[in-house]
Amino acid sequence: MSRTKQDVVTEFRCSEILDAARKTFAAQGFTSTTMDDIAEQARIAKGTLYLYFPSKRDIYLAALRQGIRLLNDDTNRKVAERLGVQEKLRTFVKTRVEYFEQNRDFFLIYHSEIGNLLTHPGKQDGEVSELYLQQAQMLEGILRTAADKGEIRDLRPDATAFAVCDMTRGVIVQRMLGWSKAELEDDIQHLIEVIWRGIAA
Amino acid sequence: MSRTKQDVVTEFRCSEILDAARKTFAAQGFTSTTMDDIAEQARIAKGTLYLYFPSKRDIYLAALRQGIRLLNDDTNRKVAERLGVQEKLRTFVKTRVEYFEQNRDFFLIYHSEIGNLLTHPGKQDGEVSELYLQQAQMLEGILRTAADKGEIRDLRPDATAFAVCDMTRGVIVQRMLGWSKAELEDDIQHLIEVIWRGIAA
DNA sequence: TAAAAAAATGACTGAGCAGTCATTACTGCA
DNA sequence: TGCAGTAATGACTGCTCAGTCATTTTTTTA
Repeated sequence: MSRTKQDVVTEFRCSEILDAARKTFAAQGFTSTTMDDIAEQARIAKGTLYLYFPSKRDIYLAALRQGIRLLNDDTNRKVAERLGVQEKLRTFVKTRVEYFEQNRDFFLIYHSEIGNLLTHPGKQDGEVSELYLQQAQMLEGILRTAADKGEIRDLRPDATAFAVCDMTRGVIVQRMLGWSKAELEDDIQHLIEVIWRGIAA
Repeated sequence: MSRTKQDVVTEFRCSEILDAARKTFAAQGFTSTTMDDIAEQARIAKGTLYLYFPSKRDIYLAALRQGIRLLNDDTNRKVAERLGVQEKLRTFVKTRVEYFEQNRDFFLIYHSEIGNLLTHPGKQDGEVSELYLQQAQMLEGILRTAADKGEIRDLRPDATAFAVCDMTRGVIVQRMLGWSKAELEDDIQHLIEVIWRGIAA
């Protein structure tokens, strides 16, 4: 029983720390963020961080994994609710763009971690690339089913799935940099318009 | 006259330093790269670096700008040689994917700098985002002309240009991470296939 | 060829920071 | 209330590294 309470407290602390970490890493990047910064943001002492996480890098990766998992769950759930392929596609894009607009700070970590994957291929936490691929593969499954049913053309569902993910990420970046002056709905509409005509049977 | 020789030597040294810097930054990232690392790679002493560049960040930005300029010039030249819109598009994508496959190290810097733009909007070197936008705008011009002539549909050339850039970058990332098992030509072909059907009149 | 000027060097310094651990503050139980 | 065990603290340490500058090497000039 006290075991349970213990766990609850620990979980709460961890989650507080990860929230603080995400904000701080996003604002300053991995290296410029100090453990003191995270501690201050979380309103605890630096030493306390080390009671819950063994190192700075571990906090970083934990924050990243948490964010990706939340996003993936959210996406899966919302896409599953839709019926047609096109509607699933639109929901996929919309959910992700909205999630990142709501969690700007998380997107920055997400983006910079791709750079790390590129820089040190193989050397990295495998779970992160795993999570990263999951969504593309989910989309790939949808496209493959649709292609089998003849609803869309049969052209490399894997590559098409990646293309959708890339354009989605592109929309987010353009919006964050203020390069897109259009409404969010218009950006999404344009993306779907292009991709749908591109792949429709 | 000696002024000219002076300049030649200086230019040579700078270029040697930037080459070394690009390799080192790409292999280790901005923060993990030390001035000693760059100096060693360039086979000069650390102090010498400071005779040509005022700071580490300046070396980094100079290396980045140099790389983008080379890429943009290359792209512009090759695209201008082609006639049809579709051929121009294909050449755009191909040139860029090939350039980055040849200059992997540069792509890593390029990618990570986008993260910086996102993290510190406005605070950054304006020339970098300028150069960054230039290519999308070049493409936008091509698309706009084609749309005016009725060769393609008229749907937001700006957004379409970005979409092509994003998919292109996506192809590069997938290939670098080993996620794409296809031949380079097939990846490019698929991209063009989708986008062309997506936008053709 | 020798003196002067310019270029290159690398040991050194001061600041910053990840991670430690002796001390202090809490919590719950008798 | 007092005591034992647990959680939290933050001053401290050892190390890394950007940037400096007195010294050495190379080049130019007379």
